[in-house]
Amino acid sequence: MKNTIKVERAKQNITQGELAEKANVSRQTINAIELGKFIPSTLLALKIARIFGTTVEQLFTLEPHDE
Amino acid sequence: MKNTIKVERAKQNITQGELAEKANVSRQTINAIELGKFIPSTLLALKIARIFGTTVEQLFTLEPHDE
DNA sequence: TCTTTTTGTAAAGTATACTTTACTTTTATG
DNA sequence: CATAAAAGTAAAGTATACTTTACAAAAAGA
Repeated sequence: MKNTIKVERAKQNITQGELAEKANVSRQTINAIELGKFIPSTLLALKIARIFGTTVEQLFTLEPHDE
Repeated sequence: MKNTIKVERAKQNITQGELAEKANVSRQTINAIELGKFIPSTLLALKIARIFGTTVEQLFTLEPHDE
């Protein structure tokens, strides 16, 4: 699964730290998600999508091997 | 956070077991999510949304206390 | 270049998602 | 009513999301 968090951050010009604060998680959590080190919970995904004014589907996309 | 999985299952007339099979998780996982016992990963939420032909946002909604 | 900000990384700990097995209760169907 | 199917529940174990602290590397700005 891949995501476009980094791109959305660039659009809104906010740092990982700022996004983390808005989503009430640690900066390392945002960093890890952005780098694909782990997949967030649906709760966090919904929050991030809302912060960016987009949808979970636009932010996170299933890849073939996710089947 | 609440979800409408039970309603979507009713629409499509499939059991928890059938949904579990399609999503490649255990039946208990579907049951627990449906009952709000835990929040699924974004991967699983995306899979379930796709199975139902809907979106994560339509299936899972943040509640006030999720802030 | 010097300094600051941002990002990446790592390790140890905690919380929670998810599995498996198994049993009970409810709902559907003959 | 009897039987079967579906749903609910529970406990023990595993996997992984997330936190905290801390430091290094990279990027940005003066």
